[in-house]
Amino acid sequence: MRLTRPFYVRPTLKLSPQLLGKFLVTETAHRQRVGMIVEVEAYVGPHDLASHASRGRTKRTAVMFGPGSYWYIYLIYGMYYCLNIVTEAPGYPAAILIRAVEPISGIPPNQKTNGPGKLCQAFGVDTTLNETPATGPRARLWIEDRGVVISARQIKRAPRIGVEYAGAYKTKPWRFYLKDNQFVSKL
DNA sequence: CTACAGATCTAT
DNA sequence: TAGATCTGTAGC
Repeated sequence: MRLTRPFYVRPTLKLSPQLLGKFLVTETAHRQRVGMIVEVEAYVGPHDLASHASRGRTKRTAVMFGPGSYWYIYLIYGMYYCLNIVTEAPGYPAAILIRAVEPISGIPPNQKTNGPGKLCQAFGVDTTLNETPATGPRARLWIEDRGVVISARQIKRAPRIGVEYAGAYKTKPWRFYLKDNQFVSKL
């Protein structure tokens, strides 16, 4: 079943590990693409120096200040997209970056999904989906619970990737991934 | 208006 | 370890 809005309107660090083992799904006229989420990173609150929202509310970050269950998608380094699901209640900026999925169906065998830029390529994600809802019948990209149970000892925590500039926040263990999963972006 | 850094990835 | 490539944001 598709995750609904109440799932996303909750504390981000509690929600993040619960995304592991859930399924990212997109549907176009041609096909449905499915991948199991195996790695995420949390970007939490107005003081997190690694988060775009720490520079305040701008046109770009406005969606992070809104209610959970919307997509935040941006172009990075001129070439790659990053896919985030917004979390928490309105007024508190937070989102979870989906860093890697395990291919399940509809993804060409040569398409890698072990990294935020690569999984967006594999799912055809770009900024046309930015600020669109991840819930409801109109969603073109959403997350499903398919009954996979992840135990606490299968989940590993580590500092986030590529946020060396974030001062005290660079070492926060806000990256969550499945232990020993070969599709995690870095081990 | 201009400058520049960046939640990446690939090849060297 | 550097280069590709472009947009949001800040600074003047």
